Amino acid sequence: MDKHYDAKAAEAKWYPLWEKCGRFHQEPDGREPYSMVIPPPNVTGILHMGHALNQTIQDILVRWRRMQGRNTLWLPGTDHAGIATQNVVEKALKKEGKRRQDLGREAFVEKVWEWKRRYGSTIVHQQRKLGNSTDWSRERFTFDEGCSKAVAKVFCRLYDEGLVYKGNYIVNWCPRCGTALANDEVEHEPHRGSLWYVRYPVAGSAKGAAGELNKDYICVATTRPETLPGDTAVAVNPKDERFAALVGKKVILPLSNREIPVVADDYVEKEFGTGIVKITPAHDPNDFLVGKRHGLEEINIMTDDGRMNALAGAKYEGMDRFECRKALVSDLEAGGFLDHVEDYDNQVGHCYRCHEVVESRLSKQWFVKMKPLAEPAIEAVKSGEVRFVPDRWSKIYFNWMENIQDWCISRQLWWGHRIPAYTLRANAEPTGKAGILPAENGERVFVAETPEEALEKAKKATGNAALTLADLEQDPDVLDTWFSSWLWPFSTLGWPEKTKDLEYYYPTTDLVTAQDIIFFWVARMMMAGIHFMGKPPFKNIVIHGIVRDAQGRKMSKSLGNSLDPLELIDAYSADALRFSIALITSLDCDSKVSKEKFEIGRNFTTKIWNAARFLLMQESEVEKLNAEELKSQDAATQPFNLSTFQHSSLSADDRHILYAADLACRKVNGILEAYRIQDGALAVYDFFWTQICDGYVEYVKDSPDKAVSVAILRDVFWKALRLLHPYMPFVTEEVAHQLGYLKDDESIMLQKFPEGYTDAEKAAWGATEENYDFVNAKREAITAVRALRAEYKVPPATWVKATVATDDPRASAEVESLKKAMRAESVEFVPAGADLAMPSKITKFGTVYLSLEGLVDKAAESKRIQGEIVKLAGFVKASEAKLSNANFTAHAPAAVVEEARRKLSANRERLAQLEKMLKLFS
RNA sequence: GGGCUAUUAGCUCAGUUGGUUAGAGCGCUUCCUUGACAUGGAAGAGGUCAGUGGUUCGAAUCCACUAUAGCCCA
Repeated sequence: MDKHYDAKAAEAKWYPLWEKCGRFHQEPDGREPYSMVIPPPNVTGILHMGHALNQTIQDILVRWRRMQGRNTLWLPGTDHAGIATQNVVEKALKKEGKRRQDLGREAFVEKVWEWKRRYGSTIVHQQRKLGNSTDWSRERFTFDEGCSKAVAKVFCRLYDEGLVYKGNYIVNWCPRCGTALANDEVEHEPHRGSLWYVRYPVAGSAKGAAGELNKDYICVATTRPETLPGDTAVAVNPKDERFAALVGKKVILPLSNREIPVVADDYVEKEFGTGIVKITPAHDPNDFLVGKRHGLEEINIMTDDGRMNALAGAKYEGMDRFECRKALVSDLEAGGFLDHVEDYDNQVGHCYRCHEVVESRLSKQWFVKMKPLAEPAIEAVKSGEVRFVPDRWSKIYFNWMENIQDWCISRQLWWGHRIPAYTLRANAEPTGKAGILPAENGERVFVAETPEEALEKAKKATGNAALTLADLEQDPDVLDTWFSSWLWPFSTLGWPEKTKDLEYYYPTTDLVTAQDIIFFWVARMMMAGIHFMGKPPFKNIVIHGIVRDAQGRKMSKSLGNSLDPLELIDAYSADALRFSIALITSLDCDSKVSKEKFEIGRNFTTKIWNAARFLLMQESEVEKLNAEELKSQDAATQPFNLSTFQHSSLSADDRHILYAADLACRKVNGILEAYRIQDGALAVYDFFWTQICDGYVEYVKDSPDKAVSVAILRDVFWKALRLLHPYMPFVTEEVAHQLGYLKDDESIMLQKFPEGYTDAEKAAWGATEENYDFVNAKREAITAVRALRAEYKVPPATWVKATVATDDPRASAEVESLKKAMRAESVEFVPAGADLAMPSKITKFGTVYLSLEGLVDKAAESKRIQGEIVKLAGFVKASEAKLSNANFTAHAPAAVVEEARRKLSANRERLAQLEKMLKLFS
């Protein structure tokens, strides 16, 4: 093996080979499936740390399940990302000085497809760098033919069921993107603004705004004076006695001189501003509802690009909304209507795509009625059929689902699934009976998966058989991208066709995603899955945190604090990235990362590599074969096989590592069952580094029976590699081949995930807990001697004489290994309780003494012992008090009391010993 | 305004249903280039588990309140 591990070479070698050999692909069979769909990244996206975290978790789970023998599917794909993708292409056009309108819809959409074909696979290639074992042969795109078919079918079915409707509603409108946005596509951010207090004269008052408050004029507070021309009322709280007399009267809208009523509505907070608010139904969602309750007029004063229209008044027409705000405020002031201005912090909505300030706007949109869909989705989680991991997310899910609002699904974009709704053109007047058609706002709408079907419906409904496709006009809007992603778990498996994949892999097993798309995506998939498939789309919803920078800030382009996973892979290797991410990932909270953290993973790959080199070196020493010759040996016939050697010859250290390996395997399986990715990483790390490298490898160097110890090392090493493989796929594959565990055409990916040894094996070897504890105690004794050496500044090269006071019959067999580890020319045993006037430490193994003629500083040693006595005396006193408490012995479980007693007596013994020693040094 | 979460060593975090002398990694101190590995080894320092009160024989762990921080919804 080379002296250094070449991660880049290993990654470049193995991934294409895995893919080529179809290691990621399985076909439905009789086994229990384990399936997962990837949260599809935007096709415009580039891989960021969020993806790296999300996909590392998934790959760990799927690789583990695959090795367990489950039939696994991890399905990859991308999302067509309506707004984002359209924006990207529009930007490119702009460079040529063109707008999409210059090309026309069809040509523009073709241009986007062209872009997709060219650049849309960027992220897909980047994902391969992570080592994802996604089944690329099943890769999907939310806008591909199959997914599009599913979308059309779903829209039509929901329409037929009365769950999709078109309505004139207030929506969030991004003036820059020129489209409606769903509620959750709006990000609210604090904004330092002002609260303008504006006087509205009471109708009929002579003095008006110059008169007396609440008699000649009223005062309203607003954060958005530019909407003033759209006011159609002012409102007060019905319980507010200050204004009781005003309700029903009229006030005059400043500047417009329009009379508007004063209405009473519970929505108004008495404490806010002056207690009177202006009502602008066409420009505020709450005002819209107030307007509906009171039958108010809706006056839309803005254009779809955020400018004022004619209804705002001739003076303001054409002005940008923020420009208009300034103009209006100054006009109000000039007219004596501005009472005063206060600083005011409020939340302002921004477009999640382009960050423009979102406008509430009245417009005609398509909606999905969510309540009927939400109910069974709530039930599925309540009943435990679907489980959130960690469970607390279910609360957040319920909270949202129980207060669910209708979903605005239409977008005024060109890139996306066009809404399969067709209206009859004006010149195609129906000849049949009026009133029988599905009519929305006087339009005759036909919803069908294809234009041909829509035409049939139109003919039937109108009784006009002469209608042609030219008489129908398809709705110009497209559907929200989430309207295709919510079908992802089954549209990707072939739905609406009844495919084998769908039958076998649906419902998927786990869904792994970040908390920020629980509402956008997870909740909606639940609803779609139950509604269209009759079963929730997954069994476990695993929610992880988001990746933050070292200061805990969200990573963002604008802050420039992002870490690029590809750069990290380049600097530290994919395995390092994955392992480090796993190690810092807690499902319970967000992960703070910084570059240095990835050194942990890199150092670990180095350690694995070097340990492998050590193993090979030892083997060739034992076998007198070189590495190539060793590698070529058949695994079954080579001498390093656990089944071929004499179990009776095993030393305590041999049995210790076998027990530790068994423990690690059991632990890791249990941990992964509970999705405790981080604990699993820690457990494997500890097993490999502490148990194998620090513990057993050191023993093997001087093992009295090297052939046996090396064979054991080979066996536990192989277990460790397989345990590690889900976390570090590349280095484990490379080392497994280097060490000859696998033939060239085999992969560690498909080897059995270790489950530990059988009870019979462990019994035959004497790999018991008792022995495990014994060796741990022995290591404690070694540490004690090393600590004494350090305290007395014994040069590392100096050989010492050690004595251990113990009656343990097992101890004498350890003399040789103790001598090596302690760097002692002799290790003698004396009966427990012997008092020697030498520096000592009490360990579970016995009291160890170091003979250091001429080196001992009596005063210092006495001081050290006194320190230990004080510490120990405290514990003894505390446990005596505990045990003399009848309540404790009566209430606590017997085992706990027993343990306390055992500890007390051990500590008393130690204390007595320390006191004897103290005398020897004073 | 409603809801959720967090607060444990200088830093990042573990600590499973209450019962250990509260752990790990990084960082820090001292020592060590001995044949796997200095991307390493050995030894060590460092915590009244945010605060207050309660439940309990026993609380980092359960409950209440307070403080601080963060997120979500309106």
